[in-house]
Amino acid sequence: MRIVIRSAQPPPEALAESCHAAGLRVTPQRLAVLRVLMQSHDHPAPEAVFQRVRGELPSVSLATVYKVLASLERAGLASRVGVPGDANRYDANLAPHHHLICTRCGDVTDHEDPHLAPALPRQLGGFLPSEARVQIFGLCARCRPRK
Amino acid sequence: MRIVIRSAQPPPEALAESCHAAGLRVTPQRLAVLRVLMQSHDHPAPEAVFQRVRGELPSVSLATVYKVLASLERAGLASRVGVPGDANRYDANLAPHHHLICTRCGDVTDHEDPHLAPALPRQLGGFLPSEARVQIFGLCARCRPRK
DNA sequence: ATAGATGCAAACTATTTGCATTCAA
DNA sequence: TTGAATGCAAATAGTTTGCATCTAT
Repeated sequence: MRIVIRSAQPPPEALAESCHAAGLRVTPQRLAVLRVLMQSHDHPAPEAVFQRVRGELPSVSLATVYKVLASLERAGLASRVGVPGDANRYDANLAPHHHLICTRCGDVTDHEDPHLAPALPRQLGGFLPSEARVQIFGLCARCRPRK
Repeated sequence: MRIVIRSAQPPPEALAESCHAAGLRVTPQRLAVLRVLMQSHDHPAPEAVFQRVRGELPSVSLATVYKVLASLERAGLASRVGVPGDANRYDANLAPHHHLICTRCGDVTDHEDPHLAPALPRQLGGFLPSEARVQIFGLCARCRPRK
């Protein structure tokens, strides 16, 4: 069992390079959103990303954050987590991983475990699988009954 | 590989019994929503449930559908599927199963495969797991490139 | 009889869109 | 220079809530 650790300070050139390679223009807003996403380990919703980006770029608008998140997702630089009953949350952890979802407080934590990843057949009935993600529901350390 | 087949016409008394056992009052609206859910294999969003229930109970309101869905979920008679970028969808398939999610049309299909279910350890770090669901992303039969 | 359920409208929250302006390439 | 990106405001979806009425128990 391993928890994914993301670098605390991704080098700015690397972020710019990622955008560039994906055919996206390198704008301060895009870089800021990407940086916030990579530094956040809590799968923030668009509103939370907005608040954090605001810290370093006070003029940014919420609409732009939405548009940037969509562009990053399209480019494969971020992914969306569908948490039942919650707003969309974003994730810049591109390594295949799973999610521990606390059913009490809604907290989502990354979890990387090669043994959990199910081996996908080339085809499932008529369905052409490309990726599998496991959602593990339960109680996080803070919410579980104390021993 | 097996696809879950739900009974086409669940006996009305069984539905009433389920509600009763869960401590929920047996109302026409609740029964209708439950019946629609059990007959639907496409994980309908609240709006879609509303449209279908309307067919047999023209006076229902959307708000009631929302409330009924919430009560069924609380009672464990239905579950929510978190599809990234989509509204909440509901599912009355209580057997442990996984979801095939088409990344093109958004279609969600149940998929039951004992081999996919990951064995959960009693504890994952500080996290107390209770259930795992696998989301398999890919292209459904209608959307995949024709051979 | 009475707490829980319903229906309506209004309130909220989340997300998208149109459009004029700005800016990276 | 020019199309992509931004910011604003307005529009649209999705969901929840308050409250009076109704109804299953």
